[in-house]
Amino acid sequence: MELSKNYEPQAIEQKWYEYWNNKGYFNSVPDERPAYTIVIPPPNVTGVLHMGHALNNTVQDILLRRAKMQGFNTCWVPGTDHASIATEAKVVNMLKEKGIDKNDLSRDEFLKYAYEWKDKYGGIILQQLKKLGCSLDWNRVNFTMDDAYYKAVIRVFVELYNKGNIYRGVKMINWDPQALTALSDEEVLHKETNSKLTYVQYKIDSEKEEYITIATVRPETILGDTAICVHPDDERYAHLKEKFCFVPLINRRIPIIFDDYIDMAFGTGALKVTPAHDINDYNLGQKHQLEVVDTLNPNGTLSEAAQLYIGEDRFTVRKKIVEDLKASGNFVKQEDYTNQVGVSERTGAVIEPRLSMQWWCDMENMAKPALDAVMDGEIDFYPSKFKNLYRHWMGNIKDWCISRQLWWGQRIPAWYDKKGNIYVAETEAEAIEKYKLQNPNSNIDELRQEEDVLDTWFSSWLWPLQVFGWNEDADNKELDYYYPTQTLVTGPDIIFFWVARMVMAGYEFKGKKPFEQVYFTGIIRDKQGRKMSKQLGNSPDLLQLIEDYGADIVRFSVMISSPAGSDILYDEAFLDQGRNFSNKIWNALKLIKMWEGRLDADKTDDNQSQFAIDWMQARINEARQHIEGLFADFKLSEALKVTYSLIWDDFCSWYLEWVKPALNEPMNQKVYEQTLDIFEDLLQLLNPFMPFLTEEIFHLLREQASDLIVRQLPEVKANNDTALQHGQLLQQMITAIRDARNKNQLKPKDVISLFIDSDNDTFYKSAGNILQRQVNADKLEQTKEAVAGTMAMVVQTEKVYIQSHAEVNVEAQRDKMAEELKYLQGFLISVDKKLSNEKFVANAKPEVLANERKKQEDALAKIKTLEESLSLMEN
RNA sequence: GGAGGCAUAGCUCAGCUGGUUCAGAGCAUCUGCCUUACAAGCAGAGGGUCCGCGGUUCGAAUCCGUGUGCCUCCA
Repeated sequence: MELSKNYEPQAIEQKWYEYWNNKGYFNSVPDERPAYTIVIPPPNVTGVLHMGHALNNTVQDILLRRAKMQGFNTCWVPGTDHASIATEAKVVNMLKEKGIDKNDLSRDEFLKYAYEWKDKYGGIILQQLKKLGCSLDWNRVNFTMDDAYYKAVIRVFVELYNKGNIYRGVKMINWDPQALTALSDEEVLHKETNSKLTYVQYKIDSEKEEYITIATVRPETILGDTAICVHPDDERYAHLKEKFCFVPLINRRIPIIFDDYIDMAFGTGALKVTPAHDINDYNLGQKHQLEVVDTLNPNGTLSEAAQLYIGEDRFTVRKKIVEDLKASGNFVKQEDYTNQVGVSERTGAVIEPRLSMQWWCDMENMAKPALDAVMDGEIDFYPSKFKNLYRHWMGNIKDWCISRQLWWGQRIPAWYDKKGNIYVAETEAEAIEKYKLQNPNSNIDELRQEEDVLDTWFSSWLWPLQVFGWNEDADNKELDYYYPTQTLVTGPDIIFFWVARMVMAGYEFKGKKPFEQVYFTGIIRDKQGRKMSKQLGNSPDLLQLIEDYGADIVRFSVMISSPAGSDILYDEAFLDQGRNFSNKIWNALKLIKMWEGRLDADKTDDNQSQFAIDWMQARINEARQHIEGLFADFKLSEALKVTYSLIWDDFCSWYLEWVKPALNEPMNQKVYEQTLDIFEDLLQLLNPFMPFLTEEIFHLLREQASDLIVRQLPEVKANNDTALQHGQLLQQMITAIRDARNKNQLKPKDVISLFIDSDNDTFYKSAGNILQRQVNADKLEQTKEAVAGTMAMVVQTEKVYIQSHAEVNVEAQRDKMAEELKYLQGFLISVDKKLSNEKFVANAKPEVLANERKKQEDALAKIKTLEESLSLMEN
């Protein structure tokens, strides 16, 4: 078989994904094995794969594939959420292009279009996840607007309403004038903005020509002012008690009120109060029973109540009114000012605080168990620093605004009679029944249903429950088996939107947590540290990257750079590292394949390959232990690094060189077989990270009875310390001798001779041959004395003399040894100091103490060796 | 204004419950190599007052306080 020069991912990835999927490796049905379940954080149905998804889903896939190798029955549930605002916006745009105005459509007509759009374009992202290699169970795709799911959401609404947790009321909400809907606090982003602070004077209602000056960044709201507020202790305004003033331009007479809410130092110390358009003003208004004048229409233009500029946009009016205030003599001055402006997460429109009738969910009762679960470690957060954030939010939880003025979503199951009484029920028929019960004399058979739909998160908080059919049967077999799920993997940016609410829903509706632990990935930023976003266009095209480099390398590049919970600066250089790595493995395969043709079962092991095999196996075992611990702490990036180094450094750089037969020599059959075993073990460790490449090579190595994806990991054994130590000694000697060769300008072809003064006979019997080959030495002799005219050095406690044609600089050698000796003596003193310190000996843990004693011994031995060598050189 | 986080090699970051086999990785830099897989490679090397200052301790990159500088979230 001819192998290509470099690894070529394109040809093989598609093949393996289909193969695995067809074999049913991704599918799960409950059985006697323990379950390992992950529910995907449902991507937005309008979404396309971006960097954040790549990281997030790679992590999930790694966890799942590893769990599969550990004997778990793994189940990863795919799906999407309906993303009411984003999807509705897409559909409205699509209709606009067709020349259709949403307002001309009935609700049902619109929804028909919306479902058509969803069927045609929605969920592309799920196909893209296949390209990434995600081992999702495609028999279990869910969508938050599926019939069954829809019913579950409605049921939850009704139940919470009946418990008194859901109510309808007028409050200040975040209004998106573009999407024409309310948003929850979590859907508003705060952006630093350069604004103008405008100073305006209001005429006092008195005989004298007096004014009071306020400062505002929103002069257009002046028309909605219903009071001026100052601090009770502010002497500047004490004389204005009980007084009134006039709103400029419209001359509304408004009171001057006093409240210690005011910051005397800000602006002029006088605040204009606009209860309809600011949350703090609203609260003030409530307290002082102020009139509320709503001067804005839903689309952000001024309403009739404003009296002026009716129908004009708020931002146009902001400029216009300043000119008019100048004309009227109320304008004082304007200065630059930086403030935080809220914008809609979805549409980017500037949010308008607005008084509005909405549906609310009281979270307080649900928050308590959810907070405790995380604080008590019932649910673990990785990294745990996010517990603080969670506690802070849960401890100050506010009522959740769950209604949205949209059509795409679960329509709120509330019906109104003519008088406006509310009947909440799962169906209209039930609502009518309720109505009749309360109004026995009325024979109305029609009620008006609430127009609003529910917040998308009000459906996704049921995700871990409903994907297993909770609503149909809360005690069904699937739910029993898969719930609580194992690990939720998500970004910290939706800790409130989603994670916290899922925890609440889990306890509220099932009485059980939804997952054992939450792993928060970092947020991916570009090289300059900016968040990747569509607006900035700084997110690389994932599908193109996969096309160019292959999924394994994309996975590698995002994982190698992403410690748990820390933000990562993504640099395409990581792709090069990944590509180089896959080539390295590919070339190791090529090397081994070259041996396949010249196997010899009778060949004696004069290469001393057994030494290499024992060492490599010990290293793999050691690395397995290490990796196991790292996975337990969700340090996946570290685990990948350990695997990377095990393969590149230990296997390719050391092991393969050690067992490599001489040019054109046959390869010992047994050594060859064991090398394949070792290679397979390494491929298995790497498989969760780079599934395609490893599966491909696994099958190229030799005929396999099964597939790597389902191969089970062995139990980790006790470490073979002797093999590890001997291997390390051999490496150190090789490196030291090569360094000496380099420093003395010996060419690789220049042959040297080695003389070694050591008590370690067994080591040289088992590895001396390897040592010779690795440093190009024609002979290795034991000696008990210094060899004249050689380069001398000490490795651990081995005295090494290198004989070559190079001229020997005794001076330099002596200096180097003396320097080393000096360092070791200093080192020994510090160790001795510790050991002679009573407090240390009394307080330190036994292992620490033992370690110090060992350090002392080693240092002493090495010092002795160095001193001997030095004194020999004197002679 | 409130809360949280971060500061370690030129760059991007690891360093868990304090203990010189622990100051490390990748990239970048330097030197030498077309050596029987791999120049996208091989063999080596150099490089850090672990942000400043105090404290706790036998011992601090690690714990505490404080200052400075960045970042995120919330109002």
